[in-house]
Order: sequence, then structure tokens, then C-alpha cells
Amino acid sequence: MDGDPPGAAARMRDVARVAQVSAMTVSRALKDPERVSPEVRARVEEAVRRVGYVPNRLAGSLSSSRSNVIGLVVPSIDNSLFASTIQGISDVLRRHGHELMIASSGYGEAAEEAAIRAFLGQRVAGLILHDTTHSPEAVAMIRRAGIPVVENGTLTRQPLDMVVSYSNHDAAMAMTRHLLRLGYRRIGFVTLPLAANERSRDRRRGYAAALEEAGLPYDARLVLEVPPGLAAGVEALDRLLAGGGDPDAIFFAGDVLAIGAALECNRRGWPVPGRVAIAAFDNIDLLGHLVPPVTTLRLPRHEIGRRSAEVLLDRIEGRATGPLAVDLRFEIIHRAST
Amino acid sequence: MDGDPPGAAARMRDVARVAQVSAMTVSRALKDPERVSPEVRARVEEAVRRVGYVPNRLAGSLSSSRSNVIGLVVPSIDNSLFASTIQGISDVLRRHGHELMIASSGYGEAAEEAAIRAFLGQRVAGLILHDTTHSPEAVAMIRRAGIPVVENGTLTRQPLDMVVSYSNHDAAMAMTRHLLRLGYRRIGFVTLPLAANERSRDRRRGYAAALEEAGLPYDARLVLEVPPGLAAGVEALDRLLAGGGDPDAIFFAGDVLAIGAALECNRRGWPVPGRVAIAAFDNIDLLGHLVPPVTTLRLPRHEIGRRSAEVLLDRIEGRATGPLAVDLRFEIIHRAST
DNA sequence: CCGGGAGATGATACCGCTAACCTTTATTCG
DNA sequence: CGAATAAAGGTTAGCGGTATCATCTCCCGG
Repeated sequence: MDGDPPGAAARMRDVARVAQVSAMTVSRALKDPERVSPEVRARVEEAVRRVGYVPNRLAGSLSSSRSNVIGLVVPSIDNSLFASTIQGISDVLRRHGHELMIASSGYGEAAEEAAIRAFLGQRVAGLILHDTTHSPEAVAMIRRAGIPVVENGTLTRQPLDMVVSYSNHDAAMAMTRHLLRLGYRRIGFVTLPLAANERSRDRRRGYAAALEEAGLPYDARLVLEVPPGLAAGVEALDRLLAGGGDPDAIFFAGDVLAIGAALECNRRGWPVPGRVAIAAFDNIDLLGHLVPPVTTLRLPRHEIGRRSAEVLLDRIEGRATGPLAVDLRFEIIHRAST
Repeated sequence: MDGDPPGAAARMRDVARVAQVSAMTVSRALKDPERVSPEVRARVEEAVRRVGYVPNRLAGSLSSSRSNVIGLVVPSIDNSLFASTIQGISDVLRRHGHELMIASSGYGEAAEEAAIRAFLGQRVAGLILHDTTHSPEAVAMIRRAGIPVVENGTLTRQPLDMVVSYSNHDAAMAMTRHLLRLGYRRIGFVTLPLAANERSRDRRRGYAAALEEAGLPYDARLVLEVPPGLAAGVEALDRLLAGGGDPDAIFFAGDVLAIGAALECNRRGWPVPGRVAIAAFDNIDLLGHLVPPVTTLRLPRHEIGRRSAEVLLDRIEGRATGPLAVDLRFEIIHRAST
């Protein structure tokens, strides 16, 4: 504003000159105002305003070896389930003056490793990883960097460091039990690709565990692996009903599969649960508005984000140490579709 | 790997020592391998591997005053429409070795300003802003920083720098015309809060323009402002039908409002478009799967992200200069609901 | 046989900030 | 009243890279 030489951002020494103090005093006035006399503080603040000074955090972090950036790797940004978690993380970080860098791994370990490497290059203060399996090199890099990490895809048994999640195994088991309790005996199970991540595998184990507990056989004709998406839900519905397994209920363990299937039932005029019962895995708003509303699980997506950021900051700011597993529970929402 | 002193990340000089060259040569071998002899390059690469070196980009950026970080401010991360755009941005940036920082403004100029200030503090190489109105201080800071900016909420007439978007005005006008062409005469219009952003205002202007063009009056009883969300769509449906305006079609100009309304019609057993026609604004997958499938607009959400990142990188890497407006068109998807 | 340009590498001085230590000037109290 | 202590501010030396220029070798043509 004051005849700033355009093209060159104001530096601390410019502020210092205007305020007639040393650069160090400017630094203190901004970071630790208590340590500077009120008059000087006022002069500095005024000078900051006049020259339009925005502190260079690159220099600051380099000098103090302290960063205020957190790196987040999610399989995909374009997925409302992850988006809730991201929003939760973002909310907490902003309140604490931290920044968020995001990368998507596209469901692959190699891409995750590249993202982690890039983040470590930026000297992030901590990492949040959605996936719970990682390339050996990624693990080695994180170990070397010695920064805190939170994983939050599932309550994995072998966490890198901290985990904030819910048990996908227990959730799937609980829903399967719920269906069994309601009297369904031939329960179909539709899952996203099992090879992609531990979450899906946990869910299938949970489904199988509930069947076993009930003394029912695991029938491969009742289990289907499909890609994500509405259309895949429709396809799964068809294939399961035609597959000889004769399901009386179908548990769609992920994504929007259940929505696709439920709408397809509407379209065909099939009564639900008369023709077949439908249960979903995620508490997408919409499920409650369908006809009939669909039974599902309430998962703490947003809370996972919030707590992940919190435990990470606790570690970064020295309020906590060591591994930690936070189990944020789930809950069954029973509706008319079962 | 090699007896690395834990807790201390390897620096370039450590690599240099192992490779028996100067730090400068390491720098060159990594950034501009052509300028280093093959033997030395190999030694450096080997040394990098042995010490587990990850270049410190804070130091690099500080020294070269070149950053590879882009800042993005969206109103909300937790909204699938923005999420598509973010994914598009992220995809392009990753291919070019750039990083993405995200902040959400929560639909407020003050929060946007804070996010921009934080990003400028990180010395981002460029900014992408979803909103198209900004606080004067935000504008001043961006000007001072002299970095390229892309706005992408709507094809605003007074861009800060570059715009990549579609015309919300023209899109709403096109849909209203479409309804008029189909013979609807009492067209209701449901919008998100007009005060929140230019996009909503553009859409309402477009609606009004189409009516005027057709010689129809603007009837305030047919226009409703509601918060986002499925439930608000239901509420809007009720209020418009009871409001005395007697609509024969309703154009829901945003969010998931139309979905809420369409499902409510199902629930009540109302024929659509018999009782009332329904049109939506965004190409949410689901709209095509409802009964009946809902007429809507195909908006280039993902493409906006991709192109935004591309034009920004063009400027950052010196392949382009000056303002630029990219109009990514929209398209009407006519379905059975109208 | 020597001047000179190209190619490879090194030395040095920063980038903008903060940690750590130092000086100066009150302030306190035995 | 003087030594001890605190409060406020300054000085200096990096943080880990890169820009810039200098140096050294090698090879060429005249």
C-alpha cells in the first residue's frame, strides 16, 4: 500500500525498517506478542498493515523445523464418504492454524507411496492415511521421517502408529446378525473388490463370522464382488437373484450399491422386503428417503476426520505420545427395507 | 538403511558425502540429470537410495522462490459437486508434480480471506477459488502476491484473473426455456440462498430472463429460497404447491433438492410430471435412476477442475500470460420427469 | 603448440526466517 | 547501595537448498 515495489513480497526486514526495530523483534511481536512491549507491538502491527506483510512460512518452517501442514491420502476425493472425513479433518485443522494437503491414491499402493514421498518432501508435520496397507518403501520412509501417522480406513490390527476408525468386521457382523435375528436365512452379500483394501476384506470376514456363529453355511452363490456405482448395484441384484442362491435378503457392503438396487426394485414394482430385503452399509442421507427407507449402518465418517486431526495434533504439539487406537463405534439404523 | 541417525532426516550434503561429490552436484543430478556425467549421476542415485534421502522442498522453494503447491478454496469439501472438481484438479496437478492444499470457506468471505492469507503464507504458486466474490482485503493480498488465480463458480463478468466455468445464468435460462417449450407455463423456481453466492443469483436471473423472453410474468409465489439438503427439497415442494402459485413444473436450481422432491412424490404416489413436472440442475448420477428419471443439466464439474489446473499451470510455467475465460458448456438432459 | 570454447564440477552467497545467546536498562531486595 | 534478576531488544549463525560465477579438464582448429 505504501509504494510497495510490485512483484516483490514484503519481507520481515521491510516491516522491521518501517517499525524501526530489528527483524527479530518483528518475529517475536507476531509469534509471541507477550514478549514485546505494547508500544513496539503496536508499531509492528501498524507496519505489517502498511507494507501488506504476509509471513513466509517456508522460511519459518525451514528455520524452526516445525511445519503446520498435514498430509492426507485418500483413495478418492470424489466420494462423499471420504469427503465427510476430509471435512472433519479440515475443520479441526483450521481451528488450530494448520493446513491440509490432499492427494488421492486411486486405490493403489504405488500412488500412495508417491503421495507420501511428496508430502515428506514438503516436510509435513503428520500424515493421515485412509488405507491401512502400504508398500514397504512407504513404511520405511515414514519410519525414517519419524512423524506421527493416523490410519483410518478400518481398525487394523497392525497399525503403523495411530488408528482412528470403527471395526468394519464388527459392523458387517452386526448387520448380518441383525438380518439373521429378523429371520432371514439366505443372506446375500455384495462387496466392493476385495483385493482393493482391507476394509472390504474385514467386512466379508464379519459377514462370514455371523453366519458361522448362527451355524449357517457360507454359500459362494450368495456372495458377489462388484465395482462401485449405482449401476453395479442393479447388476448385483440381478445376478444374485438369478444365481441359484435364492437370497431372501441382500446386504450391500459399500458405496451406493444398495441405492441402485433399491431404486431398481421400485422400477420393477417389487415389494421390499417382500421380494427381497435390502440392507446397506453407509449412512448416506438418501437411504432414509427411499421407498421403503433402507436399513443401514451409521458410521462416524465426520467424527473419524475430527478425531484423526485431534490425535495427530496432540502428538505434534507434544500433548501425547505413543500408539493409540480410537474405536469410534457404529450403529444399526433399522428401517422398513428389512 | 545405512545406519541413519534416527530422528534426523538425511540432507543433501549427506548424499554428497556418500557419493563423493559436492552438494551442488547432487542438486543438479536430481533436478537436471543431463547436466551431470552418467557415472556421477549413478553414484548420486545410489547414495540417495542408501541414505533414504527425500529432498526438502521447503528449502528448495525458499531458495529458488518457486513453489509447487496450489491452493484451493471451496465453500465446502463435503459436497459431491465440489468433490468432482477437486478430483479433476488433483489429477492434473499430480501428473505435473504439483501439490494441492485445500481449505473450505464455509460460504463466507471472511473465512475465504483467512484461507487465502494462509495459502499466501505458504507461498503457493497459484490459487483456485470456487467463489467469485471476495473481500477487498483478499483481492488486495492476491494482487500484491502477483500469483495467478482461477475462479470457477460461474462465468463472472469481473474476474480477478482467469475464469474456468460455465454460465449459471445461461444454464438456468436454457432449462427454463426447455420447460416453456414443453408447454409448462407456471414454472416454480427453487434456489439455494441468494445471498450466499453469485452462482445462485446468476441462476435466478437466468430463470427470470427466460420468463421475460416468453412474455410471462415473474410471480413471487413461484420462487422459493431454501437451504441445501434433501429435506429442504421436500419442504419446497410442499410450500410451492400450497403457495397459491399453482405450479405445473418446478425447477430446482441446485444441490439435491430435486431428489428430495422426486422421492417425496414417489412416497405420496403422485405422478410426475402428471401432478407436477420436476427439473434439476446438477447431473448427479442418481437423478437418472429415479422413477421417473429426472430432467437435469449436465455440468462439466470434473472438466472445470482439470482445465482450471491446466490454465494455472500454463501460467505458472510461463506458457501463457494474461487473463483468460474458459466457457465449459452445459447440456440439457431431457428425461421423463418433464 | 597454444588460445579458446564446451562440459563437468565446485565454492560462495544468499532465500526469509528463528534459535540461541548477548547487551542494555530498569527493578528488586538484603 | 550494589549485586542479582528480569524484561526488552539486538546480533549472529544457521535451517537446506539453489543461482551464479569461478575453476578445471579436455579437445579442437589454426
